[in-house]
Amino acid sequence: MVRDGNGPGSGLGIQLGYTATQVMSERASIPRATVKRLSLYLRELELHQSRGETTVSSRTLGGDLGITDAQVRRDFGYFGQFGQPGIGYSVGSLILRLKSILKIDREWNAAVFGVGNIGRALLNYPRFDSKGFHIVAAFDVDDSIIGTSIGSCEIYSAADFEHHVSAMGIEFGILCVPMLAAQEVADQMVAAGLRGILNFTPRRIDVGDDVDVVSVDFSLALEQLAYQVAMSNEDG
Amino acid sequence: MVRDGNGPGSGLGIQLGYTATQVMSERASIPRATVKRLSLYLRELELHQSRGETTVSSRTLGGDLGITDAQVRRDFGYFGQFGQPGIGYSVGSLILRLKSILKIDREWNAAVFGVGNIGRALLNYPRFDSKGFHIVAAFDVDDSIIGTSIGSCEIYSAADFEHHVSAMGIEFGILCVPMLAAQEVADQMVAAGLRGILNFTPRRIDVGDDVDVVSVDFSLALEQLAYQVAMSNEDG
DNA sequence: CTTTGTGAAATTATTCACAGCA
DNA sequence: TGCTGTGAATAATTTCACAAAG
Repeated sequence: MVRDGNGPGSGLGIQLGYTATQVMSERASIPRATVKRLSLYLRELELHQSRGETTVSSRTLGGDLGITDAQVRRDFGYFGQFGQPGIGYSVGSLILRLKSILKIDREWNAAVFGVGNIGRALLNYPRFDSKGFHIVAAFDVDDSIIGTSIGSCEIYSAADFEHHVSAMGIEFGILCVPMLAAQEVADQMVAAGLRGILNFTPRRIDVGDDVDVVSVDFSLALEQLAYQVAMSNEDG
Repeated sequence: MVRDGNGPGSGLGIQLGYTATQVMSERASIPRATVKRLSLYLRELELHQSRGETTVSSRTLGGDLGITDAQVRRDFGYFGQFGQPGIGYSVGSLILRLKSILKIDREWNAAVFGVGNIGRALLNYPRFDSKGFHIVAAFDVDDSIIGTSIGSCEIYSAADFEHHVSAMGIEFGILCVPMLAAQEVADQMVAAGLRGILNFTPRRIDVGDDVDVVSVDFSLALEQLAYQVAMSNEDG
């Protein structure tokens, strides 16, 4: 982002310990690696909360996740001071803070695009709703299922999903169409004004800068597992 | 051994007071960050191959994935020299090499544990088979589905899966049981001698050092998406 | 005692930049 | 020209280690 150009006449004060490139925003942003862990912390903290525990230490939380206590403290340090020395962190307030950071202290409306095996499974996945992600509609091209419902969710024709997206305030699309239709449907989703796409197809999809994509590829996960297993064989 | 693709070598806290001598391992191992990209390269290369292209440059491949060409070359550099200056990389031989590295130049047998919505969807997921991951059995506790088949895959009673695991040479387990049963079933999977677990439950599972786990958590993915979308809102 | 918060160090990952080859 | 392969530089991330606080 900020590139230390070192132009011809820049004449940076090299003798100083500080680099001269602190022109950007002052609120330090949270490192990507940390953000990926925040969801894991949250999931674990809710487990502690369900067991009635009110405080937790960085060592405990780190042990749960297989990371060091220092890592946990460093991560939390990016967004303030919460812990009490000698005690640990308050489970309840940490949960609230994490939800606020992750922007899940609100509700999000989502829709499933493509009601095949995976789409159907996700429509029946109760965890989304309890996490504040409400699947309020599903879309497909198959006339034989259009008009039917899965749970409390009606399946609409893909032809007119643009109307439903705005009418229902749908912000996320969950892409479960066949691989070959992925890009085409993604284009339509973008055109309809969706802000984020959760992509379950094994295809990278191209979207503009206004839309975010997170992909879940089952085969990729299995490949990583195969590699890990094979490596453990060699090492141990 | 490695857990969840998170954190460093997740093992016990080996605390060396001093790192006086730096004993380097003979064969340099491939960085974790690189391994995670290898699957992506492979997926993209197969796309190029299906279009009849025989060579591809690091710039093209990087552009596909949104990373720099230098990154691509550095990644490939970890396991030899393949490219031809002025030309690029041979798509075919690069695919073969990546499959060999990822240990998917062979077949793996897997079984689904828990035939609910997600388990059923995965049993019908054709991509696993074409990638060399063969789901050869499914297990459940529901008497009403035991004995039936999904596709070419029979559903057996969870009670005697240990026998089937060894008889069928099953190495991977795909864990799709309800959250509360996750750890218990995982324990049984480990006891049955499985080498790897693909965990679709929203619970961290504890396994010994002999078993690897890769987790897929749909809610976690949505949370990451929510964060990204909200951040894009602020920044731009 | 335990635990947090954080500079400093260490490690890991990415990018730059260019020699050398086709 | 277009491209790879790779040292060197830079950036990002993790760990160490310890003062301060409950």
